[in-house]
Amino acid sequence: MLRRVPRSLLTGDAPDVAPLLLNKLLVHGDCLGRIVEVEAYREDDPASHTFRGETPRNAVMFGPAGHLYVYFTYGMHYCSNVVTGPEGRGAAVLLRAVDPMSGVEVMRERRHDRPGLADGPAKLCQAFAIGPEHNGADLCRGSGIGLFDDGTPPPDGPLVGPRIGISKAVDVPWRFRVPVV
DNA sequence: GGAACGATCTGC
DNA sequence: CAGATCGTTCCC
Repeated sequence: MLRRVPRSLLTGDAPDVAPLLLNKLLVHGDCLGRIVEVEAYREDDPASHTFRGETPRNAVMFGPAGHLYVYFTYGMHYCSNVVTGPEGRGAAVLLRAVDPMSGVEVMRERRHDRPGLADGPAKLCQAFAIGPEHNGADLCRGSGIGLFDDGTPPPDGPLVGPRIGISKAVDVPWRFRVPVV
């Protein structure tokens, strides 16, 4: 039984919301997977795209919670975030890794049989076919991309550590991961 | 107008 | 461990 993740779960502070997204399900078409690693980014956070204020690129992060913020980086990759917090705040949770559950065959094709289907922020976008056309998509409503709950609670003791691939606020421990069983 | 720099991934 | 590759942002 799948229930949609309610927007109310996402309106809190990004570092608080991030661990709650662990074990939730990301669904796009026939592709479904469990979120196992995330990172929180906040407006007052030097590592966040919103640190220097609102721009056309990061506008979605300042919008209402529960929408998808998709950005392009390194000239070739897309990464996706769940917008959190009250409207106007500029915060989000980066989806870093997903455990594929359905649609594995399509994901393999989209990944061109390379190792690691969705164990990286850009890899999961490729596997789930998430692109710029999904920037701003509502994850709590509609028939496109969505966040769902299958009753599996977030882990009691998530792994917590510093975020990866950033050059500012390197020591802030806002990366959360589902412990390996 | 120009330059620097990525919330990454891959292949060597 | 360095290269790929280009949009965004910032500085002159």
